[in-house]
Amino acid sequence: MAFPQWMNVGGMFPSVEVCGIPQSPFGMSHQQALAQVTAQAALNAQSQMHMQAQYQPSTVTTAKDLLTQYPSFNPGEALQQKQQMPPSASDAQNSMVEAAEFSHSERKYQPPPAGDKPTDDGYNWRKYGQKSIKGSEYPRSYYKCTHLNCSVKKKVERSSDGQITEIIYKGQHNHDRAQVNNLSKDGDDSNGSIHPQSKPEVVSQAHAGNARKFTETLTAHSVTRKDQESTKADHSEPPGSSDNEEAGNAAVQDEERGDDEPIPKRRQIDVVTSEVTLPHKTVTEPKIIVQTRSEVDLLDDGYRWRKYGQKVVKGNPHPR
DNA sequence: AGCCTTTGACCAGCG
DNA sequence: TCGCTGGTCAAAGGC
Repeated sequence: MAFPQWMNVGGMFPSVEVCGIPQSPFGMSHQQALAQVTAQAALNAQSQMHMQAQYQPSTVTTAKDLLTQYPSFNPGEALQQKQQMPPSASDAQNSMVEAAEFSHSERKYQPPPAGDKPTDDGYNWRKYGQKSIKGSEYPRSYYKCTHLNCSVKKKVERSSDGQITEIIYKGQHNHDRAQVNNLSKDGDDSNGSIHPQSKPEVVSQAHAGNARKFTETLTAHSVTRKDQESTKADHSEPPGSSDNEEAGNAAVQDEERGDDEPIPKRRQIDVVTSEVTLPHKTVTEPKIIVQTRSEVDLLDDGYRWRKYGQKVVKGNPHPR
């Protein structure tokens, strides 16, 4: 399974320029370019920690490359993945977040328990709510950036086994991540490799033509440990490419534009998760197994579960 | 004391 | 108009 080049945020997929307004070799639209840059900003903390190798813009990074470059990335944290489709040049304006979902069945890591801090992306987040999602075993968690005057929010969705499947950022941080990170209790995660729970975040952006609201969709990747170890660092992100202010501003502008024509909440989600066929541009095929969700998988999975509530689910006689 | 999580309630959008 | 669903609020409790 290949990772589309648009997912190359933070240099995980070196086929796209991440410093400055990216120029896509595949005819990426400006919005998509913005998505990458802004998403890359979110990844910056992590990427700064692990960026050691050289950046090779001509190759497409696969999932295993991702793990190779970011040893702190815990594949167990990301058994499922939603990907954003690199929209074709002709359909650039209607770019949508790809939701090609896959998971890994060959779990060699024992995924850490679903924590309250699903991602250590360098910012401090305060959970302000969670909601049971139809069809999802885990509730969706809502986080706000705790930084003063920063209204960035993110939604964290988990798969049936508790792995983070998608993180959707909303808004743009108006502060330096490093400052927050230093003060953060998670500041130790700057040594990301030490903490298996710290996860690199592959960020994409939901930028639907109809839905102008700006979001960043962060997806976790599912890759086997074996793959991680077998493929050593072919690519890496160019250091210093993060926190591109210009890109950030552009993203803000884009978001502001979205405020003018907000899309319905539910529609926005639909856009974010809409599936698009992915072109495969892999150099090497990561060992990723598509896994369908089944109720069996949701249950006896070896994890500890605590009921936090129940809710009537449409079409299901039993409450969730 | 301050921050965070939990969780039920409330609100808005959509069909 | 109503029910469903997602998103947010806010009180309560914990750390």
